[in-house]
Amino acid sequence: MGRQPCCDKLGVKKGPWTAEEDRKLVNFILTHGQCCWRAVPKLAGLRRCGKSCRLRWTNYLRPDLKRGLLSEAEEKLVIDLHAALGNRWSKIAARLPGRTDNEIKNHWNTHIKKKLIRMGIDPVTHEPLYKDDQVSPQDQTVCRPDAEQVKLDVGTNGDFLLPALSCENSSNCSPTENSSNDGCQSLDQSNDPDDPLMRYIWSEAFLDDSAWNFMQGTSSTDEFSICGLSSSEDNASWLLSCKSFEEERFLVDCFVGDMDMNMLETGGK
DNA sequence: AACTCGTCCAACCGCCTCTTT
DNA sequence: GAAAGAGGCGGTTGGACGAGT
Repeated sequence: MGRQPCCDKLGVKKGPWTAEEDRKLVNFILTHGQCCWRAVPKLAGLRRCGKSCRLRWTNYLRPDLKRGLLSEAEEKLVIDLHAALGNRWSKIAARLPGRTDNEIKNHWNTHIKKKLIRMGIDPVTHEPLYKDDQVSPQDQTVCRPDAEQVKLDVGTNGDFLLPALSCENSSNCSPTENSSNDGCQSLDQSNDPDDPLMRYIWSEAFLDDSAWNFMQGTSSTDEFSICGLSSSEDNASWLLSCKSFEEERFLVDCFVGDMDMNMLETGGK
């Protein structure tokens, strides 16, 4: 059975995105905000499916994304959250600022899963694989997933409310401390300046004037367009106007910096 | 140098959920 | 309440790349 395709498949381009396509998408979203994804390809002049545009933006082009491997603190949080939530990657990603569900899912499948198996832990149930549970002391220091470690509160919308990963927590992870693991890089990896594509995409030459004004914070009208807000709204109201935790996190990352996300949960709504 | 194999991750597919009419 | 459509989600794939032989 299945649903109708989200777009006309005829003439729709697939495969890797080019720098030119990225430029069009970034310019469009920064100047018009995230509106109807179905309409984005047409309005932005892209021969792509709307879903493809959304995926490209959320997983790669968003300005608040971190790059590189997950830190040990992030990895531990992913394991704890997975023990509590299972394969609900978007819920897990919502608790890791700058990380996408796709990225976490990939990291789980390529790194964490194997690490847990090496530790003698079933990555699905988070129970010991073997009754004897022979785990080396070295491995035990990494993380012992335990669903009871994570206290769950249920929000008004039925979602779990879990503690957000704080910056201080993450900064405890130094390269030397993690030399025995799969690698732990500096946390401050947003839009890695060494990535030629990202450098190009976010360069002044790449973005058109209005988009660049947005990034420079000099535009009085465009700053809040990503959430469809007017610039006259004060900080409190634009936070409250956000439709989702994702939007809140995005705005905070962009404009506020290290604001404690827990405040948003307890006081924002 | 050439080939094979394994790993990584961006992107796609199809189903689910939510919203609108 | 039902139907339709759009966005969101999780599973999977396939190409790029590096390591090993």
